[in-house]
Amino acid sequence: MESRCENCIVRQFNSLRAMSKEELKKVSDSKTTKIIKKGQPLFEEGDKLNGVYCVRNGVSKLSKLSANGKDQIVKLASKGEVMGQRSVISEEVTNLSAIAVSDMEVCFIPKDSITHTLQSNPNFTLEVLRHMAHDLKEADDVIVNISQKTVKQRIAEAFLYLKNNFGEDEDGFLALTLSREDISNVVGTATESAIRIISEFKKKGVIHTSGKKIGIKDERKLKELVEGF
Amino acid sequence: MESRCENCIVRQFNSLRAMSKEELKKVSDSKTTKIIKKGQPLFEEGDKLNGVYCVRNGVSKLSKLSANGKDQIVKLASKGEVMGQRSVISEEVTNLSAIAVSDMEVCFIPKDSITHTLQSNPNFTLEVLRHMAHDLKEADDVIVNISQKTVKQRIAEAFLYLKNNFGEDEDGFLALTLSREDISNVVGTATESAIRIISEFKKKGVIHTSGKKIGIKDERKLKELVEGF
DNA sequence: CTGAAAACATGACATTTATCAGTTTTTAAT
DNA sequence: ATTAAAAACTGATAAATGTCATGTTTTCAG
Repeated sequence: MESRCENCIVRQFNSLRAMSKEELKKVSDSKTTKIIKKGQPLFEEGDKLNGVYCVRNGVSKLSKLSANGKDQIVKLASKGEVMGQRSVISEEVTNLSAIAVSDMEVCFIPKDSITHTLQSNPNFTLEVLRHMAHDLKEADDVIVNISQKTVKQRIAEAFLYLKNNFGEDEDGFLALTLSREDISNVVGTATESAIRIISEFKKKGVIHTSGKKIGIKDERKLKELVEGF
Repeated sequence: MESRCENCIVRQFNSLRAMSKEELKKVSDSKTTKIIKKGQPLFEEGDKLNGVYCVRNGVSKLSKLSANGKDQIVKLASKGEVMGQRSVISEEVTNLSAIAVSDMEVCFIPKDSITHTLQSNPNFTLEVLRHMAHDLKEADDVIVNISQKTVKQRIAEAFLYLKNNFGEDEDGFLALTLSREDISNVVGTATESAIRIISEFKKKGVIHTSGKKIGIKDERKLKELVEGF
């Protein structure tokens, strides 16, 4: 198993690429690799994080519990993404839970290896800043979508998002399979409503399903649905 | 009129406090002060920003236009807050419009004075990063609120937010007066729905109004309304 | 393989929210 | 002060979404 950050491809995708050789060596020496089974938590809302998690494989949902007991999924993090940075940077407990939605392999990087570099290597800090700026922009988009689009539009959009970001398997199903409940938590609706709309899409022939797997049959139509037709 | 950043109180509240004397001097020499009348834009979605705006006085709404022609207000920026940083950091056009909701006095700081410091002073970069981490956390909260709370709850919450962040005038009205349309764009609902709920609150005696001004009469009740009673 | 639990699905109905079509009030310019 | 335009407001109605109840299918441990 690949075990040095210096050689890890994942690093290409995240802020760690802005670290110097020596800084990276220190990170690599202090990191630990963990296997997380589907359904298991990496951390939970309110936890004090002593480091960040770098995803090597698999996907995690980042969610926040609302007052009425429903989870809202705020982001799906996959290969190359770093989780928990916000908590480490602001030195607060985390406001999100991270739960694996597929089997995962992640590296845990203790916060000391990070904070020192944050204070001394402006390139690294700037790189982290750029990532966070991107996340913030996406969060703004989510706010607009949730408040201005119908559930039907948001579900159609979610399917396109899943295809674009996680691809399809050999049989034409979305490679990342989410439960109906997770789907409803992504778009911010009741599970029954999500199921109903999925059935409707199936009847219309824009998607096909097999168990909980979903495949896109008519992408053009799906795009129209996002626009509200 | 106070015109040196070095002496500007506003700086206390934002990332500029992490700049060195010399860096700040450069910023101060290159900045320009602008007066923006209520209703006027500072910048619009899609603009390429050549700098950031530091708010000395007044309030601006940061909003994004949705496909169906409605604005969604994502944030209200007031004294001490810096607008446009995300666009400057990621070197993209801005995804938000900034329009004054009260008369404003802002300083425009050309991007060159900022980017150099971002690349060389990690304390400054880290400070900006901390602010952005905070904004991102707030954005997550907004997502959860919009998707899980009713319009009534969100409007009650908005009033409490306005009181806590902008205070009240001598007559007990919220110091920041927003139009009904702006209120509806903050909570993400139709203007008529917002008006209806405001009338309902008035009938119940939790608020009182005078023209477009709104005053909180029963804060405890309002807090209950946020919780869904 | 089997049975219990979890997830999925659907119908009936209630509730929330948006939309449309107007009226009244406020604002601001002359 | 007058008046046109903008904003606030209200009612009626339609559409979207949530909730509850219940049946069916899938999953998975033993």
